[in-house]
Amino acid sequence: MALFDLLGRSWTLGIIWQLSQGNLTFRQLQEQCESVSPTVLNKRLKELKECALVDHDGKGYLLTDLGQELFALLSPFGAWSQKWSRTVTEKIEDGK
Amino acid sequence: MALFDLLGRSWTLGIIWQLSQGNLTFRQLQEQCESVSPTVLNKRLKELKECALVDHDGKGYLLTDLGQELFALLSPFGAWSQKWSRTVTEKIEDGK
DNA sequence: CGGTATCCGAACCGATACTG
DNA sequence: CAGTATCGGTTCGGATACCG
Repeated sequence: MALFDLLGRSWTLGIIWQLSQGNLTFRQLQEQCESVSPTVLNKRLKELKECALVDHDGKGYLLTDLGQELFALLSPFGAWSQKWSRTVTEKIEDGK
Repeated sequence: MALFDLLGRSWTLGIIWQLSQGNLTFRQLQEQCESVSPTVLNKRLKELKECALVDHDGKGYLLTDLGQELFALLSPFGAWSQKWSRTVTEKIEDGK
């Protein structure tokens, strides 16, 4: 499984973000992610478990140590991608 | 366009990596990327141009400043993902 | 060389309904 | 509450052929 392949799929980053804020149950995750269908949420969670980024205890889902490391690596992208999207928007407004 | 959606698509990271090593023409990129079909390569390059990550001058393709910044942000993932894939492999060998 | 046009099979998203 | 089963509709990847 390629890392960025998984990260690019729908809801993956949202799930990681939500879990970085605290552990959540299946339904809670579903609500936080704009009512994503259970089909997709379950698929994503399975993939994340296979990749050892998310784990599942009796009470709900949580990030593994690896998942938290990944989240830390990901955070620099927050600021950069804002700047980036501004640039792209300007580029489009300039008529490309 | 979501950043990680694009990054997760096939060949995108390969293209960025190749271009970070030096500018290349369409055919050169195609060869470097295991003979990816021109259809896909062209689609990816269009997307990368729209996102202002790659540019095209008379001679070939090159990373924009933004593209180089992205590449710099991406590089920490190299080492981490090796460690990560070892962990996942061990996990599978342990019978999950 | 640098792409575009067409087409097909596979994968993916998501709604809905259902089970334990 | 937690998750599985099924089934469309859409998108994606890629092979091939072709044009300037």
